[in-house]
Amino acid sequence: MGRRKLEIKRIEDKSSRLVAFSKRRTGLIKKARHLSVLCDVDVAVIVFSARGKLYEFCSSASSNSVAHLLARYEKSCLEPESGTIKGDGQDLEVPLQCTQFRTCKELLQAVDRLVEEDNAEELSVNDMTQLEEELHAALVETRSIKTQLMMNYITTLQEEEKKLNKDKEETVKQITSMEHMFAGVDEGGGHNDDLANNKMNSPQHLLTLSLFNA
Amino acid sequence: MGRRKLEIKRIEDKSSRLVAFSKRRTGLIKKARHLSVLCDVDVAVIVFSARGKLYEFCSSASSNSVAHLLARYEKSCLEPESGTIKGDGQDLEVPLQCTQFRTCKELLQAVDRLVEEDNAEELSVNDMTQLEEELHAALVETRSIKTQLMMNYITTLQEEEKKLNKDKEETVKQITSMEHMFAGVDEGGGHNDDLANNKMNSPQHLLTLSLFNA
DNA sequence: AACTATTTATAAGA
DNA sequence: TTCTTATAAATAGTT
Repeated sequence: MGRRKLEIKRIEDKSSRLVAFSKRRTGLIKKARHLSVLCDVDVAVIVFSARGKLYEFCSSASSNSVAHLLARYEKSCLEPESGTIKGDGQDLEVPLQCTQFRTCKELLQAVDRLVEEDNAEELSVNDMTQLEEELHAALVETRSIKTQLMMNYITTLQEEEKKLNKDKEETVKQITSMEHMFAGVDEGGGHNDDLANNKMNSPQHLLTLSLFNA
Repeated sequence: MGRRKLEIKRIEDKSSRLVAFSKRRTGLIKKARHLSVLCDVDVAVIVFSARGKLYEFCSSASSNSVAHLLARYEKSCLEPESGTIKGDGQDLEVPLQCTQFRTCKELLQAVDRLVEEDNAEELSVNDMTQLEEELHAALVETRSIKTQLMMNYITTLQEEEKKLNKDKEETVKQITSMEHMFAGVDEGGGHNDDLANNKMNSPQHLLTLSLFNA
């Protein structure tokens, strides 16, 4: 919307780029404000200039409002239940896990048969398109499960680490306590039952937990 | 920019408000994309509909890009100084790791432009095939980097766990030894230097290691 | 979901 | 820089 149509790609002339940045940033924030007021919704805009300067807009007026909206954003990301839509509004559907393993296997077998029997002439492009889509869905699900497994494993390891560190702390305390008793042994040793029983609580350690055989 | 001038205040008619929300939200995100492309800057837009549905845009193409920009935003809030970077910040801005991301970003932007400008007639099947291949390559690389990052993190955690378990074993030995000395203390205690010095080798523990900020 | 009359945003020029 | 102006782009109301 200027004297001539502008291709949407990086403006190479530095001066023009800076002018455009100033104008368009202002315009963007103005539009964000209009959207929030007209439609009564919450909007945040964050812009970092090439030099790292921050420009922001947030519809709610409270002091730390962007942070608030961000907290809400993160919450929204953690709850896959809420209808999250990305970009221009294409919904991503997350299928129920594992429901389709059987389907995947059958798909692969179907493909095997097709390839093997060399009867490609009998297949339409539409057939293949559908098969392609199904395979893609299977791939997406497989990838998602893989990621989930890795995340679970990481969580387990983190918990294990926490547990071990706690054990360690406890043990250091015991050693200190023991050294103290050792030093003052002639006072008479009524307390060592406590130490002997408490030696170490040994949970099953999970070094053997296998990421790859599950 | 419609049939009549619109006052900037909440649209009371629900149907009109919803239509305006859809149109203006799309427009806002489009403008955000144009700003980021034309001026080569980072932009994020977050919108929550009245019903709490999330719509987002982020200029960077990486998976958790809004979160990244938010991290940067929070950092920026903590350091009010960071308005200017010495030299031509533009080149300093891009860390080494992001070299591929840049390529991905450009790819995505190219696709956006193609889709947006509705000039599909001018494109050959070969053009689209090539674009498809490039996008696939970008996807494969992204996936590979993601997996690599997760694997690195897992390895770190495993090593950490091994170290902690070793520490623990050592400590159990020490306790046993100490108990032994404690029991037979009248034999004379020439060995406790060794114990005192060896108490625990404390490496930096990595519970704070973050998978997601890298 | 399309259309179109208008308003709004803005690229280039002064 | 800031203002102006011709033109592109967005969109309110309509169909």
